[in-house]
Amino acid sequence: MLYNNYSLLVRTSLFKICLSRGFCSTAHQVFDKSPQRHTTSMLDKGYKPLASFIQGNVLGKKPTKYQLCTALNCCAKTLNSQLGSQIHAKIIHTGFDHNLYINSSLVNVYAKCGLTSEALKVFDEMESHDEVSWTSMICGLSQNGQGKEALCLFKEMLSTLVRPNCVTYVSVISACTEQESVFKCGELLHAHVIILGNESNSFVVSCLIDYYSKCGKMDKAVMLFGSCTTSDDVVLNTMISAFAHNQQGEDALKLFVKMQNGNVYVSEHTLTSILDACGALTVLQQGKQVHALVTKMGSDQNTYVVGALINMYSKCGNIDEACHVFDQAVYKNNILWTSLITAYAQSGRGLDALKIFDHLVMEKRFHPDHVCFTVVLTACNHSGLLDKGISYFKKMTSEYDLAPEIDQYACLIDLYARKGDLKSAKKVMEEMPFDANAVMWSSFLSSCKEYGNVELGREAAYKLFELEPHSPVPYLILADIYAGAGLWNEVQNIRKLMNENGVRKSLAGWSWVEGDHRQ
DNA sequence: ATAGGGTTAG
Repeated sequence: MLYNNYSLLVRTSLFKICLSRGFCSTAHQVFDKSPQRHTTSMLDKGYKPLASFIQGNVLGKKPTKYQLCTALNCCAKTLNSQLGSQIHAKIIHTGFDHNLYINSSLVNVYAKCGLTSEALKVFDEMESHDEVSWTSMICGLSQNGQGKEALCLFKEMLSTLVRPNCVTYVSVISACTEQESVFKCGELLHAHVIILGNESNSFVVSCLIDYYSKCGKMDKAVMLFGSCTTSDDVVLNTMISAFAHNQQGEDALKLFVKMQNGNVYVSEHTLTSILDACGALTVLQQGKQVHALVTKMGSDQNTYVVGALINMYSKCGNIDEACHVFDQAVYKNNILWTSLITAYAQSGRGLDALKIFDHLVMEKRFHPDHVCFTVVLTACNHSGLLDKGISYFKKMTSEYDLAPEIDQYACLIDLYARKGDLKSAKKVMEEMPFDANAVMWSSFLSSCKEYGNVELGREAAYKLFELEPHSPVPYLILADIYAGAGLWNEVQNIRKLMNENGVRKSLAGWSWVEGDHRQ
């Protein structure tokens, strides 16, 4: 551990010296080759002076194209879009705006800062594209939640003479991972990757494992992991995280032990995922051991790790220890406050969770974000505070200027439906800017059954017949609803309809479960 | 002499 501290010190000093002497590019290399937990510290210490260095030396004088490129790269890393556009102006002024390297970097800066329309403007105005500039743009769209657009651009790229490479595939597969509407494209891309012989690239492997695990195809994720021989730490972390999030906590722990014995670098990503697994399994003893490792590695101020610790303790029923970990954290940001609120909500103390939220908001100590609202709305739902939940949802737009995302809409639909206001629930599903998915319709259908609403129940069931053609569940629930209303003829019809559509009533094998597409 | 894109964590 001493070595790590020493190394951090050396790296940071080297980094600072490079900056103060103006060796921008060398500083950059030191930064790039350091482990991530070191770079956080470097960013604090080094990149602020770097911004002024750029302002003084790149913007003021006549910079070379290499300097401009490095400077842009720094802007991308520090998410400094303001400096980025100043450099952009300088690029036009110095006539370097036809340079392929510089334009790719510029696309990257805007995309990293979330300004995809600016990035697209630069991209469209370029005279020619190579695989790097295509990939920068595709990746930018993917990282800004525009998976569909990323896929479209990828298709456009395929129609040119420029061929995608590993990096392109990593970007476009990531795009499929985060948007339900393009889930199905992932497997096709996997086939492309195999044909091109890129299946052993560790970046490609980790993002494919991530993809399969997130769309519910764990068997494929495990198969892919089994067939690769690498001991790359990111690949292992991805697999551990996949196990932890798919009710296979034991497999996650086993892999973690193997990882330690195999001398693979244990990072803060590893700690976070393994703590998730401990929480899911409610194994407090193992969780405490990992906590000891966190302390030993000096990771007890990493936001993600601290959040995972709070989560682990609260899932293991130890809310006091969860609070203690929270109190020990020096920087209390959104993620940590959200973790604490989740901890209370998970421990069946929904009202306390809301109290913390209200208190924080009143003191203006934090600005709640989307994830936080999901937690608050879920807490309301679980504690039966349905009206309160609805009012929190409305506050999202009226007081915090946050446009609700699909997760928060799902909560709102649930709140209305569980209250028995089925009409409002349906109205939200129709009017929200997302397509209602099978999970939403299923929970709506359950509420229809609970409140004996034949008409809306029928509508929801027929929607689900389309969305999940192999599942018998909506048929059975609709039959229940009809039976409850004494409509015995309709119950008979459902039986016929199931036969006609080839849906089997047997639940054996659970082959209809969403995400598992064995037929 | 010097430049550009990628994976895992709430």
